Amino acid sequence: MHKYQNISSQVIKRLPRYYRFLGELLDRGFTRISSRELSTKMGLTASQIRQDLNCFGGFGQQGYGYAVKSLYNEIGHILGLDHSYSAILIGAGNLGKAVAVHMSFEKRGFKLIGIFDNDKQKIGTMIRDIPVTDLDDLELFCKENKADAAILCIPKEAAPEIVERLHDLGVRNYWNFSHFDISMYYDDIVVENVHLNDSLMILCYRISDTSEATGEE
Amino acid sequence: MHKYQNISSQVIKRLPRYYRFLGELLDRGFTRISSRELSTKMGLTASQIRQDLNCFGGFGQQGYGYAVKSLYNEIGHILGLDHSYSAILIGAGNLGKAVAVHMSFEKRGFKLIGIFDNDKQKIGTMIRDIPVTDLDDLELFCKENKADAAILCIPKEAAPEIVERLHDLGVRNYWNFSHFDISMYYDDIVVENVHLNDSLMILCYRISDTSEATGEE
DNA sequence: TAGATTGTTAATCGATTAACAATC
DNA sequence: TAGATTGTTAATCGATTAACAATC
Repeated sequence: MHKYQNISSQVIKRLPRYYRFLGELLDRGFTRISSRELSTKMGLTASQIRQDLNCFGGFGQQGYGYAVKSLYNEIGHILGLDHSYSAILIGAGNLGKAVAVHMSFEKRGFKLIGIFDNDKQKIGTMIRDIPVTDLDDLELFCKENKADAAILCIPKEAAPEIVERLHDLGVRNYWNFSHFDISMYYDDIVVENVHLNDSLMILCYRISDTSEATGEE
Repeated sequence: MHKYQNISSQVIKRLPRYYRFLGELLDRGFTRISSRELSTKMGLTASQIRQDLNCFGGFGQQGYGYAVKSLYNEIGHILGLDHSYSAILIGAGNLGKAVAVHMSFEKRGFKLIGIFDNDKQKIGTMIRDIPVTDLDDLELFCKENKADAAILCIPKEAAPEIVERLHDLGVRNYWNFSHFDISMYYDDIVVENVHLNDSLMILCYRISDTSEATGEE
């Protein structure tokens, strides 16, 4: 649908946050907002907001600012949330289950169509309204149902083999919760990583770094 | 303990990944590695690796490279993983439970000491070896047990009040899975966000952006 | 010693901020 | 029209890359 050229990944990472803030403004009944007001609410510069938005088009109006509702919709459209990419979840452990139950896939451009695990005990149980299927039947399933994306909630050790199978099946987009560095092995894929361990370690660093100020040297 | 000045957040974000790769090399029996070799393995430039490490000290040796084990330990130390910060989890829903069960807190500088929820059904149940406690008893608990950090797995709407209570109790460090922007309201705290919705939307953008190449304009 | 590779300074590149003319 | 605020160009700032002298 769209196709914006050379948008830096820093801009892209800010888009969901704009979307979130605008959604909140919308809920609170705002109809217009200037880049200046938004910048103070979000802790950014007005300049950055205008630069960011102008990567995708001129959504504002001089002397007025931005119409909250239409800007919200525009950003949703830029993000591609009006898609309905089919996604399969691999790994129905604690994390996989939480992701399946917790996320509103439909609001984010996805539809969860299958859940796989190799634990015989789990196979056949339901998560939301989706049965957990034997991982052995992955190929079978993917021949009947095209999977646009795979969500990987699997241990690092299991990842290489599973990703190879998925790649062979034509899956090119991954939401990766495992600590396997997929993108190092394939160059024709899109990967968005969620590295919880990394995130926790960064918190640890920041705590260690600030607690000094208040004490022991 | 440490206290490195003016380390850019981009460098900090790369540290856990260095740590991960070095750990893997260690497992595979490597004893030394040059910035050059590491750079090809990680998809970075050798220059960047050397620059990054030299923010914290000179861990290498000219003509030799880096000793894998000692560099691994150094980075662990820089990250502060040898700490044992006490953490409490707020919210024992799907996500909170998964985080509690899934993470190896001890390896990341933390120790989970309490889990709280306001759902009467959950109170008293055990997650790992920790009982779910009534959120009403948060103040009581925190007076007897110092909480260095809080993990927020709560709905956005519940967040403002809970964070206020935590802040009153002296909790200054947050691992935030909620979509409430804590850092906008307090300036004496450390927040590490995990925004799963944002991450999923970024994946959606990237898919939308690449799938054009292969089709519909 | 010769070869390799670091630590570090200098050059380049990209992203953020500032400024202002265009225009609603 | 006057005031406000955008879109966009120019200036600044910071991060990455290149280069090379120091040194193991």
